[in-house]
This record gives sequence, structure tokens and C-alpha cells, in this order.
Amino acid sequence: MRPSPPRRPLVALPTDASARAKGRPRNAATDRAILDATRAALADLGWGGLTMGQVAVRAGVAKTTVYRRWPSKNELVVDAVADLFDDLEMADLGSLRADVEAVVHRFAALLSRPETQAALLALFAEGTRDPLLRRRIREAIVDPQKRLVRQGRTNAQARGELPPDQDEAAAREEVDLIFDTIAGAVEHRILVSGQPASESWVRRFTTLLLAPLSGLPPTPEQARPEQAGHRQA
Amino acid sequence: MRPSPPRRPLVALPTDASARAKGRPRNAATDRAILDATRAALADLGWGGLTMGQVAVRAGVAKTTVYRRWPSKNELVVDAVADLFDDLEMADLGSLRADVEAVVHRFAALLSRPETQAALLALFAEGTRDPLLRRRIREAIVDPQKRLVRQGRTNAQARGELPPDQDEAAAREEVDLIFDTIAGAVEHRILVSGQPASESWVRRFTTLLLAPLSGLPPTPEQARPEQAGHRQA
Amino acid sequence: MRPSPPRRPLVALPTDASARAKGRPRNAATDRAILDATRAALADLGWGGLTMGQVAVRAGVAKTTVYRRWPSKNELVVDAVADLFDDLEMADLGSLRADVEAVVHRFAALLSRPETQAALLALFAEGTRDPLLRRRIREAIVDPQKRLVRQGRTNAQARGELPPDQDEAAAREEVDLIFDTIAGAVEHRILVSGQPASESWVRRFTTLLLAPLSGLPPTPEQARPEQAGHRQA
Amino acid sequence: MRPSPPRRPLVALPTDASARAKGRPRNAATDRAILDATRAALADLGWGGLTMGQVAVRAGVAKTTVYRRWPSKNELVVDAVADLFDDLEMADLGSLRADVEAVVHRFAALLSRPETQAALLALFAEGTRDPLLRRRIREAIVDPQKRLVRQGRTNAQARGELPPDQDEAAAREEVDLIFDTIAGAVEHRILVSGQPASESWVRRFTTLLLAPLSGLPPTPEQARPEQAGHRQA
DNA sequence: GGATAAGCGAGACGGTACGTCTGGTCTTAGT
DNA sequence: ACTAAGACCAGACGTACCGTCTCGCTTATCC
Repeated sequence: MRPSPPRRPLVALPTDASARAKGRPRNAATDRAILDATRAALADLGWGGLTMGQVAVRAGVAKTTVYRRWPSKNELVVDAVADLFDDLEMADLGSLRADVEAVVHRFAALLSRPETQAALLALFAEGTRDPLLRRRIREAIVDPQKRLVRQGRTNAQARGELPPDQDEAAAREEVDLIFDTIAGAVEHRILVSGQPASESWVRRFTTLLLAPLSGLPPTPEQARPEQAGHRQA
Repeated sequence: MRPSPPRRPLVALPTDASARAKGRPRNAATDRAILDATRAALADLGWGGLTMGQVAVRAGVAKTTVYRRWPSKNELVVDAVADLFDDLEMADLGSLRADVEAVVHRFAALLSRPETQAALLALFAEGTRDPLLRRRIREAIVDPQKRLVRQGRTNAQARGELPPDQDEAAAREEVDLIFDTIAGAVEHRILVSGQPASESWVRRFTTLLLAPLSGLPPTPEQARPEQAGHRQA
Repeated sequence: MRPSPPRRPLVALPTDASARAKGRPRNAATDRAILDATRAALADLGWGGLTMGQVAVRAGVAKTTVYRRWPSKNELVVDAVADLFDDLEMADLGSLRADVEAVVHRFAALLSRPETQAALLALFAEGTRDPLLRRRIREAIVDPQKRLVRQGRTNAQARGELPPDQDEAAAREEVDLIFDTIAGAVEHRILVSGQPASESWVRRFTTLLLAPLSGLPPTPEQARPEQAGHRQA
Repeated sequence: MRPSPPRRPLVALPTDASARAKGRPRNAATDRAILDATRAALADLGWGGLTMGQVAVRAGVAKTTVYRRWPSKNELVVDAVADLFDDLEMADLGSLRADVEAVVHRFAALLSRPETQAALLALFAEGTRDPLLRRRIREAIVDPQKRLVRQGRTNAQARGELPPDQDEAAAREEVDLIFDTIAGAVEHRILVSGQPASESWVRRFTTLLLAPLSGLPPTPEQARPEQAGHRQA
């Protein structure tokens, strides 16, 4: 759960624990209720149908109380959705391929939830116009996922499947590339093409991703029709 | 430009040239004016700021006239944006790598236009809830791009860079995978991460895509720190 | 009923009967419904409880429709209340005293209606700050009453009870004085002191008003305890 | 300044000097600050613009503090305005006419102050619906003025200009009539008609009021155009 | 060439949500 | 007990668009 600082939810919050806030303190349970209501409303009504008033009603709270904590629908949804992404974790299953497949599956599962579907692209679309929102999205939603890529990399390096980083900047670019490719492909597959990230699709996609790692074709049982000597266009 | 049938712009349009419409015919220039106004408004105001009323005003046309031709903002924007994608073409530059890089560049250029940025993700987001809209998006925007992948494949097969298709279904799955990967990665890079698809990024991404094609490392100048010696391991 | 011109309800309305209004014409019945709803709401809820939303609901009309015709509560109430004053008429009962008593009674009756009570003073209070509103109140509500004084005067002059006007300006000042005195006294009696304008009170008040007309005491049956023998002292 | 009882400013205030209040005593200066702030805000913003919050801010005091002392805007304004009326006093200038003119002038001067204008009619309007408020207005504002009429009467009786009261009830009715007439006429002149109570107007109005006292026309220099034998309609 | 029919512009209309404001109550900490 | 500060609920505010409708007018084809 994103914290909900007294006045400026977007900036760094020193919250000088010493400086006790004046006046009546905010009800912490209200934050949870609002975020839950937001997710429920998103799943029910979609992005377009989501209104601050609806959220307030569902949370059993006055509209002003919602606005006091989140200045707009965008910020609110960022936080509501970010919660969903907090659960993502990198598995360490003993091989890079297994780890990648696992994370792709988890990401796909997340994108299949109605509240995520309703919110994610709409949020990205808004972020396109509003740099502040984009930054917030990045911090709350995108970067935590990027962390997974980094961690998977580190794990693989520890196992000797990948060489250690030599150039810091190059490593970062590599992570960005891998990340954009994974996230973009899965999102496009599920949200735009509207097809599920099936077992087989995930296997093929992982094969594509890992191809640079070996001059050899992947192990036979994963390589299906497309593998015969040439893999793709 | 999408044609604009008298009543049902979404379904097949017989337009039995024989059955001449009764009453006063529609002004064809109005279609163009509306679509242009839509794109301009998108670039200026973004998806959220775009309203049918604004479009009408900018097109110098009555609101009813817009509604008569497009039943809603969604449909209107699909058509307005689809026009932009009509220009995409597959180059035939003599090598698969060159062709891929070229098409990625063109796609990236398209996604950098303000009207595309404002519209594309928002449209996809709406499509998430409305299957009809999703189908329409697919037909008008996504599939034409998929065609590029198919064509690039065919070209490469003609050159001998790729083997001929053996299994129809497998080939289709292959195309889908490649397409989702390219489209998703570029969209994510530009629209979500907010970074340009630089020369270098495109090169590295293409290398990733084409890796399965060879047990050999890519040409030296593209091979940078991150893979040195490990591609073949 | 105050007319309700298409856009500027406050200014003179040429309404070049020739220049047919563009667009869909307003529904005339809606004007009536709104004004009726306003009076009903005033009587039920008082000035403070009256909201544009309530009026709209009671009139079975959208809030925007109310705002389209009257820009604010003030203007709306002016018109709604003005209707009530349209009924006031000067009787011609054969004597100035009878005429005055009749008009005072009618005015008092008007001020006893709940909708008038709720509205009149509140309206005057607002007029205190807003010169435009004051002018509008004067035109729609106050002046029509002043007309009664003038007409009563004319009638009395015709009967020979009053001498003809000699000085125009003086006559106007005289009318103003009489009018402010009558209106003010009745309003204060009913609305501030909260006591009814009883038969007896009206008689005594009329006596006070007409005293300057004669050096003689008023007719005996009206002269009651409070003046017996002392008027002439 | 109205005293400010610990809890119930509306009811009788025993303030048993013996019964010392528990806890921290109220700051008496705060009462003054709040009432001053109320008058200032009234003059600046008018009745409609006046809010408890505004008053609190201007008085440099917490909203709760205001509410603790005055349960609502109405009560607060009654007290704030009542202060203004405390200054009214009956002069004793040697003749009834002079006394009446003097008191009318003072009353008119009071009604010309912005804070009075903003408050008085609005208060009366509210009183129309709320009997408790009406009573409070009467006690705090209206009755003190009525006292002036009584006192003027007594003075005039002492001088022999008026006969002594014979019937208690009749005298009271007489006072009420005179009072409603004076107060009403001046209020209407200034607040509704929006014209000043000029020297000349006051003279003519006084003449009207005093006419019953003599069968003779008033002294020549006061009797202006309108006096020639007949005074008015 | 007059009937018929649709296109078109203008604006009324009933709705819904907006984001803000105020009122009045409450809940804290500090005096 | 009191003040100051601010959270909180409730609900009105006036505005913006929505998508539909009702007009008067125009512009075509068809009989």
C-alpha cells in the first residue's frame, strides 16, 4: 500500500516523525478502503466508468475525503494498481529459462485481472501527456518490475549462466531492452491482441529471448514446430 | 482514409453502386475535415481533452454531422488514427536485418507523433472492455502492421534467409509472436518508458530478434560488452 | 409571467418577430413549470433551502435547463415572485379612504403568503449588494406597486378629493413618500414584527396616512380610543 | 456588546457569578474579535459571502471557537448587528418634531452603513421562517428601537405636546403603529428604493407622521409644494 | 417541376460527473 | 476545560459534455 502523506502524496515525504501532525489524524483504514473500492470499481466499470464519486460511495466515504488524499483519478489509480504489482517476485528456480518463464507467467496472470486490464493502458495513455504522471507510474509500477529483470540477471550470473557485468551503462541498457521487450510483448499479446499467454506461447517467447545465449537450438522438448533449423523471421 | 458509409460505418459496406442514395448526398470533404480535426485535436488536447463537440467546432461542422458519420469518439479516433498507419510499408533492402531495422524505425517514428501518442494507448485501453472496438482496432490498425511482418518473412524466404513455411498454423503463430514482440517492445520503449528508439537501441533490439537465426554472434560492431563471448556459450 | 428571452433575460428583447430563432425552439411550458416549482419550493423550504437543483427536480427538468433561462437563483426568484404582484390592482371604491384600505389589505394578503414571505426580504437583501438585481427588483416588483399609488391619486383627483398636480417633480416625490411609507409599514408589521395587518390596524394606519388631508378628525366610527379628542390638540 | 454566556447565548444567562465556571475560562477579547470580524466581513462580502470560516480566519480564531459561542451565522450576526443599534438614543431637543426628525436621521444613518445593509434585511428574511430567530431579532434589535418611540412619546407628553395615555393597550398599539411606520418607511426608502433619506425627505415624512396632531397645516417653511390645502393621496 | 428524402447547422434538452466549497461535527495534541 | 488544527460527512454549487431531439433550410434524385 502506497503511503498517503498528509498533503503532498507525490513528493518525498520527510514526515519528521518528531513533528507530530496537528489536528485530527487521518484514518488509516480509509486509505485501504478507498484503494480497495478503486480496484473493485475498475473491475466493474472500467476506466471510463470510474468516477471519484463512485469510489467514495463504494468506500463509504465522503467525496472530499477521497480528494484530500488523491488529487485526481490518475494518482488514485496509480496507487491502487501499484498495490497489485507489489506482489510480483522473482523466483529462483535454478535455471534462467525457468526463472524467465515463471516471471512471464506471473506478469501475464497479473495482466489478466480485470482491474489491471481496465487501468494499465489507460494509465499509460494518460502518462503520455503528463510527465509527472509518467514519472509516478514509472516509480510505482514500472520500476518495481524492472527490478525483477535485474534480479533474474544477478541470479543467472551467480549460477554462471550469464557473465558478470563489465560496463555499468551497458548493463543498464541491456536491462532496459530486455524489460521493454518482455513487458511490451506480454502486454501486447494480452491487452491488444486479446489472446492468452498460453503455456506454449510463453515457451516460445522465452526461447526467443534466450536465443542470444546459445548458438545451439534450445533443448528439443521446448523447440516445437518453429525450431527446425530456422526459428523465425 | 476509411470510407464513410451512410449509416453503418462499422460493418461491411455493400454500397451497391446501383442503389443510389435518395436525398441529399453527404459532403465528402466533410469526412476529411472531421478526421483532420480529430487528429489535430488529439495532438492539442490529448485523448481526455478530445470531445465530439471540439471536433465539430474544429471541423467547422455541426455536432450532429459528426455523429451521423461516427457513432462515438472511439470509432472516430480509430479511423483518424488508422490513416496514419496506412503509410507504413515494408522496405526490401536486401537483407532481413536491414528490413527489420527499417520497419522498426518507421514504426517508432509513427509512435513519436503527438496524435498517435495521444490516441493509441487510450484506444487500446478502451478496446480492453469493448470487444467490438477491439476487433475494429485490430482490423484497422493492428492487422495492417502484421502484414508487414508477413511480407518481411516472405521476402527473407525468397532471399533464402529463412526456410519456407511448412506448417501453416505454426507460421501464423510465429508471425503473431514476432509481431507482438516488435510492436510491444517499441510501444513500451517509447510510450511507457518514454525513451526514444535510438539508432543504437534499434540495432540491439534487432540483434535480439534475429539471434535465433544463427549460432554465430552478430556482426562485431553491434556486438557490445553485454554478450562478448557468451552468446556462443 | 415574465417572458424568457432566448439568451438575455434581463435586457430589452426586440425579438424581431421576423428573425426566426435558429435551432430547436424552447419549450414555453417549461418556463411556467420552473416558475411554479420555484414558488412551491420557496413556500416549502424558504429562501435558504431553495436550490436550483430542487427547482429543476420539482419542475421535472434538467438543472441545465433552469440555468439556461435564469442565470441564478436571484433572477429566478424575482420573476417567480413578480408573477404574484401582477395581480395587484387598484380598486375604485368611491372614496380615497376605501381605496387605500383596500390596497393595503391586498398588499397585506400578498405578504402573508408563504412564498412571498420567504422571498421578498431575502430578495431585497440581495438587492442591497447588487445594483443590477436591485434595478430588476424595482422594475419587476416595486414599480408595479408604485403604479397603484399613482392611480389611486389620479382617481382621488378625479373625485375632487385631491387637488390636481401642479408641480411634476413634487408629485413624484409625494408618490415616493407615500409608497415607501405604505410598503414599508405593512412589510415591517407583517414580516418583522410578525403581527397580522388586522382590520383595525389597517384602519388606524389609513387614518394616519390620510390625516394631512383634513384639519378635521377622521370620521367618528374609525376614530377609536387612541385619538379621541387629541388629534386636534 | 452582547454578553457571551458559556454555552447558550440564546437563553437567559444566569451567570451566577457565584458558580465559577470549571476549566479554562473563555477569553473575553475573543468575543470582541469575533463580532468585529463579523461586521467587517459583512461589510466586505455581504450576507451571502459571510461564512463562519471567514469570520474565524478574520478573527484569528479556530472555527470551533466561533461555533462554541454562537451556534450559527444567524445568531452571530444578530449580536454583531445589535451592537450597532445600541448607540441609538432619543434626543430631547425641545419639540416633538425636532425629536422625530433627529431619530429618523440617526436611524437612516445606521441603515446606510454597509454592515447594516448587508445584514438587516437578510436577518429579517431568516426570521420569517425561524420564530426563535425572530424573537431574538426582536429582543436584540427591534425592541430597543421601539423604546425610542416610547421615550419620545413620554417626552412629548411631558412637554404637553401629546396628551397622557389613558388606555394602556391603546397606547401600546399606537406605539407599534408609529414604530412600524417609521422603521418600515426608512428601511424601504434606503434599502429597497435605494435613495437617501435626505433632509427634505425626512422633513416631509415627519410632517406626514405628525399631521394627525394638528388640524392645521404644518409651519410654512416645512410645507413645500405639496401642502397647498391638500397634502397627499 | 414538384414531391420526396436526406444532409446540414443551430441550439434545446435530460443527464451525469466534475472538482470546489461550506456547514457542522468529531477527534486529536497541547495549554 | 479550553484552544487550535484539521479530518470527516453531507450536499449544493455552477460548468462541461454527453448523446438525442427538434426545428428551418438546402440540395440532391425521382416521378
